[in-house]
Amino acid sequence: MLLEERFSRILHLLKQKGTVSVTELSSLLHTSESTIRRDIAALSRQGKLKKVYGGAKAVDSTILTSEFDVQTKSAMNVEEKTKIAQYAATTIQNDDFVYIDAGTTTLLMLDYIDAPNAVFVTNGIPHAKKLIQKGYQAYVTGGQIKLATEAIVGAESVQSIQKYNFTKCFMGTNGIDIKRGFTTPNIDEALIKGEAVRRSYMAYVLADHTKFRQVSSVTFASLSDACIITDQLNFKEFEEYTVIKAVNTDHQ
Amino acid sequence: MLLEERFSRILHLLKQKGTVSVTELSSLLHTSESTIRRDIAALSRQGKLKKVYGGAKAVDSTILTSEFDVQTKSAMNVEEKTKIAQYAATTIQNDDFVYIDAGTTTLLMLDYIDAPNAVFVTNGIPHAKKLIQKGYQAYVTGGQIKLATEAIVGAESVQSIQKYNFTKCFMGTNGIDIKRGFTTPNIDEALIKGEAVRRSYMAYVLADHTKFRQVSSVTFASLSDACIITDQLNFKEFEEYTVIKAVNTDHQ
DNA sequence: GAAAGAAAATGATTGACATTGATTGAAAAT
DNA sequence: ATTTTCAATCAATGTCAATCATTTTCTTTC
Repeated sequence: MLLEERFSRILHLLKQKGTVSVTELSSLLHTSESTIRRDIAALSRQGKLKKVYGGAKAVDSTILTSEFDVQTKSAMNVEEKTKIAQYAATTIQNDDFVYIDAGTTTLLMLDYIDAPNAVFVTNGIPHAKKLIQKGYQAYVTGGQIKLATEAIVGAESVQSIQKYNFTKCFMGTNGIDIKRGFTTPNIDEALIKGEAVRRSYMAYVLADHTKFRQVSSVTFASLSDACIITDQLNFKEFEEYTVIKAVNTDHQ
Repeated sequence: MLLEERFSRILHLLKQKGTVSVTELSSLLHTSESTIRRDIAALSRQGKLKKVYGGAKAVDSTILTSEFDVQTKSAMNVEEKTKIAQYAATTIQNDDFVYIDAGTTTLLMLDYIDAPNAVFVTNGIPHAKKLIQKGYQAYVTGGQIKLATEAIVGAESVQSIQKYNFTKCFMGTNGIDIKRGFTTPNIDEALIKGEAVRRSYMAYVLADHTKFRQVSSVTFASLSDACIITDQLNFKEFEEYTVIKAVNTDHQ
């Protein structure tokens, strides 16, 4: 059997079962354990699988599905998110210089933007692609790519937006809490989110109603730093601290 | 049997089985192994299949198309490009700080890099993703995304690498000419390529033999600025101007 | 149209190189 | 402490590109 054929069969088996042992592969592919070990080592070097004691483990490959692999997560509350995104998009005007945060909610709003001369900066790869595709002038920040979300984060990216002064920025968040403000689970993401908010004349946070009274690990801005665009506001106490636009209830 | 008939039967078999060995083809098509080898070599040069040890593998067109639109262009000279990429990868050592230019040739070389502690900066989105996935520390430059190639270009990107001092950089090129140096069709690409070469202690240009004596619109470096890694050197006069490594001919 | 010559394709051979499976002592898991 | 797994090594086998002689195909010339 050809080396390449073994490779693809090993990878195929991994995709099915998640993990597979050297012994198993050896008998399944009718070849010696030595060879299987060598194959696993080679595939591991190529990053196609993860070598573990006794066999191999599948590596979650996000290479191919470059644009929409976050769909599963974003499938929830589609309607609400869409309404939020639509409203947020209308706030962008022709002379705006806008920062768009990475994430699924902000990705949605790009479809509804109509401001041909607006200029965009974003740390989301899919966001930049989409904007360019729609004919907008769009820039990505420099820095490290986070594979799962295709966001660019880290000190490098923070630095790369420090020369800008945005008229508006649109951020996602994982939690909104009166005392802890806007929070996100990752410290690198928090850093760039925070910097973007500080460098914007107006900051908008897009969040569906499930995000209220939630706290995640790292705060990137306090409530008073940004307006919130949400679908419905169940907790009136938040209104004391910042401007909140609830797209489902107000006017229409 | 006609040459063209063998070609199509080989490709047909590949489509069915994914991989096929020289021995198998030899008995199936009633012809010598020598001929089969020659056929496979020819088809591989055309990019219709991938040559592997012991036989041939079908080209996985789905992977290529999703990763870059330049399929047609990149399909040619696959073998040569791979050899160039392989050699280039071996020059990267563990303590290197490397700039990787966007483009298909440089994307190829990432598969063969083995230097766990090397750090990478690139203006190619697929490049950054691949490097991260392989566990390397990798950064993307900031700036404007070019949709077709998923490269980041423009003044912004030039500025974002100006703080770095690379030990090595690996560049693609569209033309190599003694008087005009290394050239590329796009001025934005030329700007960042040029800056990367200037900021590197060693610069390597990866180019198959078809690039020699070609001139494109914008020069990004002169011949003496970079070593050339190529498959075969047909024009000896270039050797007067820079160091050239031809991976096919030299002491194999 | 036939003969002669040139060019291309083929098959066999060869030494160099790559892959394989078995073996071994070291390392890791239990 | 025992068993399993591992990487390194080695001999045997399989595969490779290069070369050459032979055959086939295409041109040229008469």
